[in-house]
Amino acid sequence: MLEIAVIRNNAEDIKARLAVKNFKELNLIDEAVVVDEKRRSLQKLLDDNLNKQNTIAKEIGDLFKQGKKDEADKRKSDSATLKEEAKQYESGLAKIEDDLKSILVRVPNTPHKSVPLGKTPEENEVIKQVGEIPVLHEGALAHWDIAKKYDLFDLELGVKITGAGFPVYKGKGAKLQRALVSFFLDNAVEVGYLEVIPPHMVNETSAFATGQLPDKEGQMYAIPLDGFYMIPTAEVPVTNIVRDEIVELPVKFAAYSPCFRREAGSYGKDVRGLNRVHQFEKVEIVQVAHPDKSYEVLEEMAKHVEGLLQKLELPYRILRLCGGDMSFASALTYDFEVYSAAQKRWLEVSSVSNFETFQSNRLKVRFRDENKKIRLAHTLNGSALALPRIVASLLENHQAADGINIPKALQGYTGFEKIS
RNA sequence: GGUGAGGUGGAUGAGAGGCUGAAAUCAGCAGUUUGCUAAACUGCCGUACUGGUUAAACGGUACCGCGGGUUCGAAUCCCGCCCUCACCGCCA
Repeated sequence: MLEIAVIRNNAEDIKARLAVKNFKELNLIDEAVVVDEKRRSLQKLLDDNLNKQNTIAKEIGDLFKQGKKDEADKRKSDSATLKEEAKQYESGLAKIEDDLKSILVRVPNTPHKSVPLGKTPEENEVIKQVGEIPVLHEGALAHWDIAKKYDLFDLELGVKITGAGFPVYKGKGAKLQRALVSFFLDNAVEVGYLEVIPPHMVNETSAFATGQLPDKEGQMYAIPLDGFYMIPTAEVPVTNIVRDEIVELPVKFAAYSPCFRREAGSYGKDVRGLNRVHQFEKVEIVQVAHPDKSYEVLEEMAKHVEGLLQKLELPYRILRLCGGDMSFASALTYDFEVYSAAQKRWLEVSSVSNFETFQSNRLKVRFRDENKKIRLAHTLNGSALALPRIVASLLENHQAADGINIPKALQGYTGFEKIS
């Protein structure tokens, strides 16, 4: 949610920037300003009224002490009139606050100046591409066939137990999952992240706070009996750690969790094998940063992700998302894609974003600045990394005629150098 | 799941209809003093909205788990809910 005070003072600038995101309802900005104006004048009326009531109540107290019952009773009727009036103001104010909020929740975050114009993923800006695209041997396989050949994971078995998109990992396939999670966590801890294991279900308040509710309800698995939701990413529980807190900066969390996503509406080659599944493992990094530092932090996080991909010896590229492809809450997002050699396509494995105060405004994540003033902090997060597509590209890119070669950096975690 | 106790500022904890936005202690901040460390003393020290201002100072309102109610007046009384702790039951 954008801050109303910011909108009030920069309405035109905000509209111009939202246009970069192809946001159509720019009129909402003007509406917000008008409704806020009304809100404040009503607030003033109510406060003045309550002030009078408080004064009268004190007077009545004094009059009683002096034994002047008659005069006290007279003042009581004044109070009754004010009270009626106050009720009107209160209900009016409640409605107007609702109106304002419902406007604000529909306005996306303003994009950073560096965000390129564009509507589709094709218009994302490729910042850099690193690593050789491997030339595979004759008869190289896609990862779903590799999985069958070496019995690494089984999607049909998952269908029997749960449904499509719930893989069962086996043997070295299972060990590889565990190895990657440990590898990612250790790398994060090494550069100062605090490892946390959050709950894998969240309540409604948490889901609202990070913006999964109300509009993305269909993407989460729900447990209605208890009012819980399975987390679609550790971002949800981890970011909620700092909800309503005045924190010491910087805050750096790294969390492993399984992620559960309904992925309604997905189809075709996108969902083949591990390309898109309903349950997967991910290590998420989350930072809460000083507003003056948050873009440095974003670069630092991007570097961290890049380092992981290099250690895994995967060819990757980094994209700066265009306005149209960015998420609602983000001000600037870098996507990381690895090349999957057998599928001959790029797969998104990480998304690193700065939300500026968009999340923290709703979450009320604040810090004390140099002048002891309490201000909203900036929040950032990124995947470091999500496993399935990393596994897909590891299997495909590192395959040889005699098996799959495990990158050096990972061998200490897997305990084996080759899957054969 | 059952029974009991309880939720007050960063922490401990008093308050039991008006003198309470809230004692006291600790922590924190600023200062005074003493060679250093430490101690002592003095002052400050919740959040949100809002008026005011270049910014402040200063002012108003709300908030004592959450939501209602009683009353001229509620942290304090009443009702509902949520949560925490202890014990019992069940259990990896």
